[in-house]
Amino acid sequence: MRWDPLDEKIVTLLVADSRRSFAELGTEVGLSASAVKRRVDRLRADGVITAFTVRLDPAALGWTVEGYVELYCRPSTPPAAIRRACAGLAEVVDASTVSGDADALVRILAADMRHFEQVLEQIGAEGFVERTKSVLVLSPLIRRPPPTMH
Amino acid sequence: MRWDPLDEKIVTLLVADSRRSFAELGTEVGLSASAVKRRVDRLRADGVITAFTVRLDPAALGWTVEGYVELYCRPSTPPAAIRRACAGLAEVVDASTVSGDADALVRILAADMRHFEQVLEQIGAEGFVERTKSVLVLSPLIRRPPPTMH
DNA sequence: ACTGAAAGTGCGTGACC
DNA sequence: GGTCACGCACTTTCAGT
Repeated sequence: MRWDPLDEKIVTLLVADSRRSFAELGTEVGLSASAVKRRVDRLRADGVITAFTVRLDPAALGWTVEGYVELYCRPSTPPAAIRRACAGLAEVVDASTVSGDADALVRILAADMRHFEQVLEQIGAEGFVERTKSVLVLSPLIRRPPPTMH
Repeated sequence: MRWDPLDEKIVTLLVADSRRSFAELGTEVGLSASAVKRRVDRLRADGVITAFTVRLDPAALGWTVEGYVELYCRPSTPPAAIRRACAGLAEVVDASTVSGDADALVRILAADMRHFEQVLEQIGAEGFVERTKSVLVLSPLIRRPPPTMH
């Protein structure tokens, strides 16, 4: 997979604003519009850029409460079971199996505290969940995409 | 702020692919191209859509190790200090102050385990950090944008 | 192999109904 | 919200280095 400073610049610019025209990107990195398009097509084909999308503001959508839930599961619970359970809850925006005491760490968005509690109860009601431990996000400090430089 | 089922459909479609044309979005939701554009402009002005961007694959960029670090800070450490420290580390992709025993929870991407350890040392070297506790992500199960329905 | 240039199609954009 | 018209962007093809 190729990756040179021009790719890095282009990706950085696209992360900031994916609607800039190829011509505009070209003048910023010193290439023609078609050369930029070819690189973007290659970056998509290589899987570096997985999608063109929009970033949403959870608060503007009414999600005011955010929290992390540690899942302690019954012995030999398969990750697929955890994934299935989380996929069924729209409030789960992030879930991973983790090392350490807990088996999985789940990030949740809820409309309010009562809603958060309800989601917590739904997770706890899953057969494979022995107990949960949750922390609430007080204030988000940083939220950014993966860095592009090595 | 207005929010009807058509807005929800449009936002959902844009999250999946923000390069669909307004005309194409229009045929899917039953509106004309300009009507869709007006709604998208309004959603941006209202702060629901915060940016048009690209989603990157950390693994394709060489970030193979992911982990969470709990920060235990000295008494009365201001959140701004935590933010400044995290902002200086490119490997920090997410940071929030949290309730519970720890003061902050930080998500980190690293090239490999040795790199992860180095980042951990840099965080620990901050004056306000008393100790850290970290967990490694074994396998990501779910990663999705905030839900659009209420 | 990768770049730049040109051409035709389709799209974004704004004014008007 | 729909329709229309203008200008620009995207996309492909072709040729140069």
